[in-house]
Amino acid sequence: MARRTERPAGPLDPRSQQILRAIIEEYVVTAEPVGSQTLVDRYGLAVSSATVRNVMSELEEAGYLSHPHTSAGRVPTDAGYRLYIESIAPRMSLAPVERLMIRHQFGQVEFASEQWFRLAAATIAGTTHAAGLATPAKPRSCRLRHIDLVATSTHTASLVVVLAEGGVKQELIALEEGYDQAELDDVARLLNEELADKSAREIGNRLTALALEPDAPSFAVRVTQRVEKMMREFDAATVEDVFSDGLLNVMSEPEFTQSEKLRRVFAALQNRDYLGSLVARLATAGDVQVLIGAENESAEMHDVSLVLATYGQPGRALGVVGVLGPTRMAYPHAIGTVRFVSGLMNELVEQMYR
Amino acid sequence: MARRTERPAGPLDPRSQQILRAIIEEYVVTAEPVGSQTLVDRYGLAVSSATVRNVMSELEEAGYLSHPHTSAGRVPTDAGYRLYIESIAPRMSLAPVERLMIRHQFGQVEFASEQWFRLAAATIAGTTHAAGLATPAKPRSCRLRHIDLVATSTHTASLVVVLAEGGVKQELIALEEGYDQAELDDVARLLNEELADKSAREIGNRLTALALEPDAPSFAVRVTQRVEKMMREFDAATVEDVFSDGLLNVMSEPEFTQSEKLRRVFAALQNRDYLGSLVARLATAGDVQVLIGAENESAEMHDVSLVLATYGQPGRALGVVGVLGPTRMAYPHAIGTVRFVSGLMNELVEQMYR
DNA sequence: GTTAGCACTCCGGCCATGAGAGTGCTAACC
DNA sequence: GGTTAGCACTCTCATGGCCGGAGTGCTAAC
Repeated sequence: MARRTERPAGPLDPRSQQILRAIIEEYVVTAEPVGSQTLVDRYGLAVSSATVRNVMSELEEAGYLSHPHTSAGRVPTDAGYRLYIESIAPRMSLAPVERLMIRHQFGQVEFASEQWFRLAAATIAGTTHAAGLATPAKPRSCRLRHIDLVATSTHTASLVVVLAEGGVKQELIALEEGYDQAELDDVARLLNEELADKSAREIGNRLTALALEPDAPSFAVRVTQRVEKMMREFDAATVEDVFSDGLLNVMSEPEFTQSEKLRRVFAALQNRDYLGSLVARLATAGDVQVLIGAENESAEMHDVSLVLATYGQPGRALGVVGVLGPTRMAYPHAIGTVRFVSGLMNELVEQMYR
Repeated sequence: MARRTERPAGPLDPRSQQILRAIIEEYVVTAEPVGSQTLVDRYGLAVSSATVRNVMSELEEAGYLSHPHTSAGRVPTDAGYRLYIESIAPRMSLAPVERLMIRHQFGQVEFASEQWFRLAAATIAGTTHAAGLATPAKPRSCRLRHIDLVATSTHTASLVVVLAEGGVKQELIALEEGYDQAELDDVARLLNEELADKSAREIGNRLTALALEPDAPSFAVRVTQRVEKMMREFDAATVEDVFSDGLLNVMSEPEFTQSEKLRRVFAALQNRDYLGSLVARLATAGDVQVLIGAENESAEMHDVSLVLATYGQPGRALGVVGVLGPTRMAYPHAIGTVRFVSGLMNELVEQMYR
């Protein structure tokens, strides 16, 4: 994804790259503007601080660095991070110890789908010290396998919808006429025969057909409507649920210790549609995607970065795992982690849908 | 629940009560220590500031107020809030407008159980400007209604467990020997005949019996084990899930703008056991319960207060709704809100289980 | 018992100060 | 021409003194 940088700016010479890299890596650790002297001292550069200063001011000119104020050190811009990730950063794969630890954690957990996503989010949060995100792999469209109606009182029943893809949904439904469980069973049996293995659209068609038969039993029609609605909504959502962990890690980063900004970020995350639209965009991209600060479309996200990857197969079921952190983030490590975890999730999904 | 205050301290004379009340109500609004002059000015006391000072120092002596430093105003202690709630505060019932608004919101939402709890938490958060909590009403024990096995790949199936109480659980289960869907249907049918309407304990008994029959089909046994485990865990938990909303409201209170304390509070809330143990204790109490600061047993909660109420019937299904906020909280309003919402939830549960 | 008066205390804002960090420029150097 | 030493300049941040204000606690008078 070719992002626009401040200016076209031809490729950087190796020394400038080295310095930019050093600045970013220093800044990621200290969260303080980086000065020329520090750089020379700690990164074994073969030039003097004065030269570094010259290079820095070129880099600033080119839009990769900025200056909180005169006589402060340099800070990377979004464009600086972008360049770093794209052509300077070491291509990091996760350290074997970390791989092992993560695999181990995944081995511990029950073979139960929801837990995976909680775990994925928690693992990512733990290894990156930022927030971890994970969404379940959602099949692109669903078919009905089976419904069940369970009376919970004289006036309500629980409507359970089991999908052929293995998912399950539950809602309550009102009973006007005091159906008893036996009658509910009859209705369920009838509908299961009619609707099994049908898609939301097919059930919708059936409903329009039914509308022409005025003497169809009204309760069965109502149940069918509800089922159709539940399935339609399931199909429409690109993201079924968002698990997140370690939002507090981000909260305690120095740039966020007391800011309203983060509130908005949290609020945006609650909204499934936001991640949903991202998933849609990511679906086509192959590898890990990084969205830095203002590269994010929604304004709430301008102060944070996202490192995301999808897992699953585009045609079938698709989910996302990722990291949310300050723009000042250890990108190589985050990218390595996300790549590894998404690979792991891929394996799991493959097992599940093969 | 008779909480211990700093000292036995006989009942306060009306004037002292009036002053304590004024201090608390002023402090709740301003979050600043309250001085004697302010009190006289704003609360129309018929005495001079000097007299107020005398009373204040008595109240401090009695443990109801404290002093950040000499020459600062007074701040209520936990004991002060406790006394206020117990015998001074106006018995607040929610304003009709607010009742209406809340009822309206509940009217909007689909007849779907999970949404209720999200809504309850959100509503409480919205009206109190603190964090809202809600847990689903969990039946004390469950019986199996029905299981369903859906193949999702050649090696995995989704095991769906529908409970007679209307709930539903889903997990994945591994298939070693390449069962196909027809075979899964057979297993499900068999088990449904055997296990329908049984409790976790009864299924457990059946399992120990099965252990003596070495030639029972192993997959069916494995499914039974999983079902038993799922049901047992369901029974063991007092709280199934915790919905919370508006934690960020609390975060932006002046006493928490940048504190580690809140992180710990959040972490404690994630832990279902914590609220679970509270529910168990609350189950016996009738009305709204208030836990102020250090009255909370766990140390993380020493800086916040909880206003909680259960809903549902102790014998059947029980849930909690509540407010979490700073100890400096508008208790009467919070109590009114929680009382009203828990009443509302009671109605809903009654509809559901009558 | 209440109140006016007053000394005292402590906080918080304000300002000046100085150290420190870091830049940007210039002139010398290789 | 690129690199470097040197130096003036700028800006931040921590420090300390100062002062005003808020509020108390005490005493003496009402």
